[in-house]
Amino acid sequence: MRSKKTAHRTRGYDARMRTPPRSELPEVLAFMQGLWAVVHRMERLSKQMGTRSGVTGPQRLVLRLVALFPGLSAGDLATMLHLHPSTLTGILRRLDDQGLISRTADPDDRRRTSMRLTSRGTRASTSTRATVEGAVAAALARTSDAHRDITRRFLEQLASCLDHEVDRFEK
Amino acid sequence: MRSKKTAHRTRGYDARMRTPPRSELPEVLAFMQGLWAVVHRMERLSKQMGTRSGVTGPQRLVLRLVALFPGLSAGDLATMLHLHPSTLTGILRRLDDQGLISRTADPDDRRRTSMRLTSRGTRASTSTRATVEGAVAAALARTSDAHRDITRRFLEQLASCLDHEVDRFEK
DNA sequence: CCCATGTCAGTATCACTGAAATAA
DNA sequence: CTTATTTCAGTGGTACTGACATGG
Repeated sequence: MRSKKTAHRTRGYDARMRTPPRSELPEVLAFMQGLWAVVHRMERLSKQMGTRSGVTGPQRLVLRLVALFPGLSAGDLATMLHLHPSTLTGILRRLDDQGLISRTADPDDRRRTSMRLTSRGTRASTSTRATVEGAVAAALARTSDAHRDITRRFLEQLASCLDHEVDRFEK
Repeated sequence: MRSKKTAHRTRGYDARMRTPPRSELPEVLAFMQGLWAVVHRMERLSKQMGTRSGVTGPQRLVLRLVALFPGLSAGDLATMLHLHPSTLTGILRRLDDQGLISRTADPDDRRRTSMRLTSRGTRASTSTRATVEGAVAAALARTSDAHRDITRRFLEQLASCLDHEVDRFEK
């Protein structure tokens, strides 16, 4: 019988029990594994935030943006976050259900919905307990400005390449 | 009436129509936006891969790993990908339904399920049309080795910070 | 009439919790 | 009996397509 260090029990399962054999992987695949590792952890933390405080990662990002730019419309948010408007509908509905935002029709253009934070929403957006933002801030704090800029440029480059790959086949 | 460059029509909607006001955002938030941009584009490309070829991003990553390490078990994959075993169950079932992998009980330990690619699975794992891997390779090709290493180290740092943030509240 | 905005219905994958079945 | 491996049932959020009501 092959031995394992830790068990999988429903409570107490820890996916980080073993180091993957990264050195044996091809260059690109090793990098992708690092990328997916970040993606999965962001989703995991987002889910945990949701069960703890009722606000997930994307939801909190919307709160932060509305806090910075009061009166933002659903379309503005969709543009900023590169999301389809119908995706925002669900996110905004969940925030509205919790009483964190108020949606009012824009008087200048009554098709638009203008978002504002309620007092509860303001509290939720300023709380930094167990947030993705907190983890990013911690990681940035341990990184030099030069390295941070290099990373940011690479992420932009990667986003652009992903866009290009999508475009090549979407027509 | 405020004018917009492009319309939102069901077909032809393009989320990239406007540049978000990144320069006005606080440092950490701007970085997060870049991070979520990558995450979201990976998911978008993954979904497009699914509708085009029937294989999503995570599914294809599993195929690639099984191609490199034949006979991997579900638990091995869960460990490598930092996923809960029950998450793998769904991914493996979809790959099995499509006839891309075969699952057989490990003779040494019949609790384990040993994964192997079928011939169709091999073809799917070597195809590079519109994949996340292709986009990552393209981005890496335009980056110096030094910058690539800096980015990789930052991603590791970030993954570690995300883990730490999760741990702080999971007990 | 045409276009823009936002929502709704329907669908799919992912990722978890908690429980169960099977095997070591 | 205890532990390990995997699957299953159920839940929820994200994100899409396509259609629609409403307003400019």
